[in-house]
Amino acid sequence: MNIKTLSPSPEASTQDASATQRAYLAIRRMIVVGELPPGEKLKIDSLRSMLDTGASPIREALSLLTSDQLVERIDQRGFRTAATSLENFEEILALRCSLEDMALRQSIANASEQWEESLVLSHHRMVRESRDNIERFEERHKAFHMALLDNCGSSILLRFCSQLYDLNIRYRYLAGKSLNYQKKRDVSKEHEDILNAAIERNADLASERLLNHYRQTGAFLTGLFSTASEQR
Amino acid sequence: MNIKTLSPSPEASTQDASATQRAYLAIRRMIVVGELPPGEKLKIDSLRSMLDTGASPIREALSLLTSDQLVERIDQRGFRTAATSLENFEEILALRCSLEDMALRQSIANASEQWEESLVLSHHRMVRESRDNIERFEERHKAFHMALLDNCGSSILLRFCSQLYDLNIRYRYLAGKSLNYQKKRDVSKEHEDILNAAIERNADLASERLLNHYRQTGAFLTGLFSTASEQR
DNA sequence: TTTCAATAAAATATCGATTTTTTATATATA
DNA sequence: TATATATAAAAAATCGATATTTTATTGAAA
Repeated sequence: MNIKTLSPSPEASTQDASATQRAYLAIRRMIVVGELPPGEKLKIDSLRSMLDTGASPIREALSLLTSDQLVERIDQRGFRTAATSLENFEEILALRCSLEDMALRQSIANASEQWEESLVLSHHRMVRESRDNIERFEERHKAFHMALLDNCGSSILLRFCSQLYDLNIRYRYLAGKSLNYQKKRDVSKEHEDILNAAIERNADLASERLLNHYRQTGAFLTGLFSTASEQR
Repeated sequence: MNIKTLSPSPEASTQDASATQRAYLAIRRMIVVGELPPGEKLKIDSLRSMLDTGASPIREALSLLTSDQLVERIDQRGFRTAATSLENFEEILALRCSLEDMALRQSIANASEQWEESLVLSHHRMVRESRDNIERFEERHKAFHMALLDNCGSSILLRFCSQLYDLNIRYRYLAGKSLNYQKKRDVSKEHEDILNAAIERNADLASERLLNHYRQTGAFLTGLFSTASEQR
């Protein structure tokens, strides 16, 4: 089988795409990573000069981000990055668990050899990337998790899951350095276990492992978040 | 209790909103209602003159509609209305059933007197509107269905449900006149039964009735759609 | 004929300037 | 001192023109 057809390489972005597309990806990255903090006013002009482009691409990009729920738009009053809160985080986590459970089970129900192989491949790519470049790793990490769901047969559901993933990962970045904790937990092992359960087509086990994986990180972040809020 | 605080009146739109907002609502309406058929190229210039506004508001509106999945954007190649297909319809229906089931159960779990009252009110408004102006009725119809879910406590889930509702209703409009069938089925009765089960806080019954309500219309539309496709 | 390349037309995407709206500041009034 | 009102500054929203890209057309070569 041709690897190329199995899954497109993660590159191929930002090259000669439209200014709107570039702006979209750049701003999105900045929000997810936390370079643009939650609740921050997004001034067209600042972004315009920052990304060295016109107002139209910026505005279009922000409009797109609005539906990703990473940006809030107030008519006539501009844009700002979405606020964060403990409640919001918990809402995202809970919904994510429900939807990913659903998608994973459907994926496994539709399991095929090709899907299996794409899982192994995306897992491998994630493992190989590890450690040095965190953003790059997160990209592969997402790719692996999405690959688990990719076979569910509903592109809309996938889209929702992808959105929720990004909303969630934003909180991980916000927690930032504290995440050294992650090393105590053996996350790699958890990934392997999920992968194996999926390949064995054991939906209950795979789902259980996946949700535990999320909930553990979730509980930790929740703790962080509430202590952080109390400090103010 | 003050009615005003219970639920905002459905009006208050399109007045002195921004050109973008007006364009968004107008184009969205045209797509949902079918005035802009599925798969149709959306030329900026046509829309510009049609809505008597500049290119920027149009483009922003289309960007927003992209994430509603009512419009597809092909980078550098413009926008078109989302295509329709039997598979797409069934995907929407299935996902809608899953998510609304989830939301309705949570709504009922969180049931409160105020929620109960908002249900009764939105139901009443729908019943009063009936028959003459179809678009107006559909607005109320959506309001009622969303009111059922509104108490679920997750604004993101609500948003997803709302999106799916619009995607679905589009198919109802496409089916068009054939919907006289709806009169044979006693839809009003179905609505009442759902309302009553919700008010009695019987989650299983309410959910069962709600999903049946959707699936019956769904099965009918599926039939229509497949015969229509065969004719080509 | 079919295929290809060059050109012309159309449409998208982008820019820079202008208008409108909001927000901040200063001034007057109760 | 607090409240309201007028003014100035800043920012958002919009427009019209230009640049870029895609799509359609034409004519030549295989």
